[in-house]
Amino acid sequence: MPELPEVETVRRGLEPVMVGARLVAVEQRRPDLRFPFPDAFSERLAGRRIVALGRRAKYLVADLDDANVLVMHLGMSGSFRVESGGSENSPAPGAPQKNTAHDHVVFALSTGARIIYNDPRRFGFMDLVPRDALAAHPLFKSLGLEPLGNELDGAALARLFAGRTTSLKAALLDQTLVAGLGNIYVSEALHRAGLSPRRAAGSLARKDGTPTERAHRLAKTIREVLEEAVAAGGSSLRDHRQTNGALGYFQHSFRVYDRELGPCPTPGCGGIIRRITQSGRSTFFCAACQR
DNA sequence: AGTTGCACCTGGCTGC
DNA sequence: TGCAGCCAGGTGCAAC
Repeated sequence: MPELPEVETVRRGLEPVMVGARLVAVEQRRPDLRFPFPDAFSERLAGRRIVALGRRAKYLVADLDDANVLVMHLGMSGSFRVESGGSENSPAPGAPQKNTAHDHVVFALSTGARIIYNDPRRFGFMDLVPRDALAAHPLFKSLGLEPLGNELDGAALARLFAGRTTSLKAALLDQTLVAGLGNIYVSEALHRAGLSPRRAAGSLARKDGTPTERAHRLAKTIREVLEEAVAAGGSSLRDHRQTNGALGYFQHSFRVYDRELGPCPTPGCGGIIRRITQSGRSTFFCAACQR
């Protein structure tokens, strides 16, 4: 399900529920997701207060009051839902009926709320690490630029992509370069920038490593599409929802993703959206206006 | 070192 | 209705 905008939407949904609350009990219903849970996972969490809930790339990072952090990744199909313990126990309009078949972790909070992690495909995972060891964590140490941070601009893209023969599509999916884009938003950002997903990533840098006009354009559209998607509450395809059950609505703003054979939305273009496969994943683009 | 393809897992949809 | 085949928002890892 989740690329950066969906993870950020989840973070914003969980933050007011989790931060300041204490974990009364954590029920871990299976030994592993994509990876085994850390030893004594539930026991180490029980009694801890959640001090902050942050995000790095597609990871959620919950700061605990014992100087550890709970790291959570949603994989392809992970989601959280909140069951309020308060008197007004009403889910958002349109909230889905509960599918509890793949509820793997249940966090019971001191406020009475429960947060349930559901993940049919189990590509997600959780880990518990000392906060000061997070940057050196195997899954964090090689993460690339945070695309909504200040570091991402044309110069940074050119520096990262210089000399690379791989496609722009593959380079943008590489989390060690820019961390947070996934299959949807790469297609969307490239279309907005008018760049072919098949173009060599290295072509965004001049010989001396300085950024081309295209590099500046791409940096701008990456930021734009992610910001717009976050503002829309992410995209709801298949089962992804916000933590209160509400649907995100950015999928209605997709210009190319999942729009094979549809008209190119670029004014005056007249092209047709095509679907191709790159590194085993679908890419959607318009060959007429994306060069 | 950079690049590519496979593997992990379940469920939903399509077409026979 | 049943079932095989394909596809899905991610990413670690082996192999070239």
